Amino acid sequence: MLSPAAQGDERIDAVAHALADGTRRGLLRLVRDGERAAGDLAAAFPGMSRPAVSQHLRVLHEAGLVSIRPNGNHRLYRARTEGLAEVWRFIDEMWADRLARLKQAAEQAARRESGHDGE
Amino acid sequence: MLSPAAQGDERIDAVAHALADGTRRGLLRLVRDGERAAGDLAAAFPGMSRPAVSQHLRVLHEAGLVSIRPNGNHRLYRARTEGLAEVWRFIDEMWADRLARLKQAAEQAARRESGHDGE
DNA sequence: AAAGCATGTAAGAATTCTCTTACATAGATG
DNA sequence: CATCTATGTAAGAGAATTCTTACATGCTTT
Repeated sequence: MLSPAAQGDERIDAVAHALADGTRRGLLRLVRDGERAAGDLAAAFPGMSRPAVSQHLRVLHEAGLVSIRPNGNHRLYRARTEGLAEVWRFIDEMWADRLARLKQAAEQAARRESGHDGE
Repeated sequence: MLSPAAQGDERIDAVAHALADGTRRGLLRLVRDGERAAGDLAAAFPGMSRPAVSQHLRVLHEAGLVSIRPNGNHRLYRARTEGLAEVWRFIDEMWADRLARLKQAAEQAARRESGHDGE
């Protein structure tokens, strides 16, 4: 087995990190159904400065979770929810085949407990 | 609408943050199908010290993503994949009703573009 | 062109993360 | 009981995160 972490990951780091912040998740919700301008979004977070929101939007954009469309004076953000697929895939990987793997797991556990550990 | 971020979140911060690291995702994969001892897990990451892995396991445990069962000299870790449900729920929330909301989105966009922005 | 909006960027402070090495604790074993 | 083994914790260094306030840039409108 190679390094267990070096599989299909890479961008999932950025996506999961982007999701690990309430402000950014709130932003994603706000742009899920349609474009919204940056200032419009910033106004939805009264307890935070506008640049802070702008920086959160940058994190989301670098993670591929929002698109930007310049429009006149504004910049319209929209969710690109396909970017969430990589995290979803990981969760699915953790959930899928759970039953199918149980017998293998039982064997592994038995091997470990009797042959090596011996509770 | 209240603050867009203050919904059912809270613990999702910790879970998403736990997922935003390749080592921790690798650990989760290793304990998905059965218990494994801490040292066993640490050995799977040759480029990292054992305490570092131990600290990653603590992060996973605090996020509710692994359980710990002391067994003799060892501590056996196992994935608690239910903890992933909160992140999954967010992704689902971002994906669900996507079509149903498109007409509402179109109205919103039209209202914004003509009545306020006017490209 | 001048003035005004909408927005991003820079710089820096306070905090948090993630390692490393050294030490502490607790069960196992001779 | 003395010692090993498995493991967690402490302390601290270096990097990253996340704010804030100032400033830069670029449409837009008069």
